[in-house]
Amino acid sequence: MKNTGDRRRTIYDVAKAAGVSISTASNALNDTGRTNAETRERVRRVAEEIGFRPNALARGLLSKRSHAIGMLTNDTYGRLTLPMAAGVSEVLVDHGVSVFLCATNNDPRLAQLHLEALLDRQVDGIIFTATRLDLTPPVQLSRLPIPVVYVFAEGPADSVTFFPDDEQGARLAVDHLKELGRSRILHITGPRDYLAARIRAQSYLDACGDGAEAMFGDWSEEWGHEAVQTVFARPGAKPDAIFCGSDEIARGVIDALRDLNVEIPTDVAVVGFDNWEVVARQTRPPLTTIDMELKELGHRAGLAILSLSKGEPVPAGITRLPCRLVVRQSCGSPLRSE
Amino acid sequence: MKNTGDRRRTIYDVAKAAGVSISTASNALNDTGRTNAETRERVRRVAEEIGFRPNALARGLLSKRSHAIGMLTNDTYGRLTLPMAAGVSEVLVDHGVSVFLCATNNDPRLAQLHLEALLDRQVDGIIFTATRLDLTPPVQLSRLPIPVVYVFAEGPADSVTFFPDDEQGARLAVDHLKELGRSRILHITGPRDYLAARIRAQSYLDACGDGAEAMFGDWSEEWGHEAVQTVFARPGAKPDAIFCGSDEIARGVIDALRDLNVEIPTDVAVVGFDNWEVVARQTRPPLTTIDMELKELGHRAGLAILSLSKGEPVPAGITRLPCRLVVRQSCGSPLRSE
DNA sequence: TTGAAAGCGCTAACAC
DNA sequence: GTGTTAGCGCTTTCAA
Repeated sequence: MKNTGDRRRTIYDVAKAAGVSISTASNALNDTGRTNAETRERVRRVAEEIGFRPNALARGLLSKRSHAIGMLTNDTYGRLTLPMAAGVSEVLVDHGVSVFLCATNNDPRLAQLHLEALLDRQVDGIIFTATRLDLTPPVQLSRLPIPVVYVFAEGPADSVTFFPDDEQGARLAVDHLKELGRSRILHITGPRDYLAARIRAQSYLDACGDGAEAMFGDWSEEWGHEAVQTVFARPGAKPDAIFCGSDEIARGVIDALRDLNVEIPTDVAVVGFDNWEVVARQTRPPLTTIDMELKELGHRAGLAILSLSKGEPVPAGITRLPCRLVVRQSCGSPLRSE
Repeated sequence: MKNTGDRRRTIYDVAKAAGVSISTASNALNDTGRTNAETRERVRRVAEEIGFRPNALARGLLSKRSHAIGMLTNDTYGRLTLPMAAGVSEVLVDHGVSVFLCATNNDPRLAQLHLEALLDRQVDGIIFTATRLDLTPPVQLSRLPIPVVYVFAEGPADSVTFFPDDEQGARLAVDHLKELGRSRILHITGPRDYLAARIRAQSYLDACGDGAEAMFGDWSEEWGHEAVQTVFARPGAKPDAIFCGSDEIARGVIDALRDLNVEIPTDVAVVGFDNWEVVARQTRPPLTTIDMELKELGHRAGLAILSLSKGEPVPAGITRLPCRLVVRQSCGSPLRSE
């Protein structure tokens, strides 16, 4: 007879139905202590039959581990945080860990509220995510009784932090363009006060050397458009490739180039950054770009917080996960003559 | 002396420090029972001082209410679910309710896993969200011991369900175009097997009557582009307005019109659907479109699940929340002569 | 191998 | 008004 819905089954029900004590039932279900194989089977079968599910609250109260973690995010649900959150959740669900999602909207009061709620719920750890480096963290995370993992955000010096490897990602883009025979590569990117923008730009400058130029602006299509107009209006040699700091910028760049009757990729090759499919697949031609492997980032962060919460050691410091080049048609084929 | 980090403070610590019993402490902190105003103040001050925070697990175990809910989503973290989730979280955090985010990736095994985890955690309710009507629900949600609210998804007949009012939204778009003097309005939208697409199309057909034409395709920019090419290549009268089923489609439409040297909005006015800012603000001209008020949808769903979990009645059935017209420049001004 | 009993941190009767 | 006590559902000594 299944649970008829009147009340949740407890371990007491299991014990009674199996004709054992509750401690035996507990041992049988959890493979703890010494239990006769036969009784164990019987208890388990009964538990299954009556639809017993252990109460996670009671368990957590006793074990002081809730098997839940919190994700505190700054981001107004952008495309960065959420593929990542999916990665976190995906890797943790198989370990019986659930994820509280807390959007702070960059509001310190909200952040504090969420943080307290998480602590009250005895979460085993917190993953903090931001889209940009905020000079004043929204909330004091450093002296918490539980581990914290940072993603896309800088924690204290000795904390566990994950970032995409912006430097390697930018190099991937530049190298790809060079292999295709491009030599006058321009970089159009986002605001200078974004760490990611600065790192990518520096990597680009290091790779391209003399004559390289990085133009900082917004993370917008409009800025990409505007930058191209500026560059093509002024005298001097024109670039034969443009490496963009985001796919949105790349989209603006591509549109502006078309307006100028510059052919892509024949005259100018374009590379983006993000692999935001809804943009990158829809440009004409489709955009070659850099994927930050957000899901993998989420996996790693999830595993890290899991280990930390078990007291296992995790290497501190910033781990930068490699980006991946996604080749579409905006750079032309490596086999072209020029 | 603050909590020195060795151990979490319990109500027992508070009681001892305040020189009262734990029940008095509990009463003082929760404003239950009769408590002398002076003792109450003292207890509270002490609690504050030693950094006491009640253990939500213990509370939940006793009260059988965890003050947590689960959000089960089908969506691979699209732009629909997440602004909504932000709305849910935003409205619930002030009521002390936290949100578990569970992405099922449309995988029944994952959905089942998440559902069981939520039940084990004694969540007070579940919000189920999907981006499209799946004929076979990923998991049996109907006979749960806790309330379920559906958003963007159809539950059983008597369930509490929220949708944006697609019919009204479409009418808003068409009416706006008509007021601007447009008479040959075309509709380009997504796949016919999306309920939302069908409803919007029907609303459009009802409003436009004879000669109205709804073209079904994908939710993609490409389809918008292609549809426009088809329409402008064939003989007969051309539309003077296009109402698109999504902003992405609208973007493709706008690009195709520009390729054809059709002026927007002078020759053809364009309206989108979604108000997905990253698209709608970046089209040239910026897109007039329909906002589904996703955050408000989240608020309402959050409040509904809150009421239900308290046993308060909530009107069953489908509630459709009004959409909002967002006017940008793709339709021209109402004051134009023609 | 199994069971009785204590207790995780808290709230709610019910005495006092 | 305040304290004592039982108990939420579970795990875990420790005796039997």
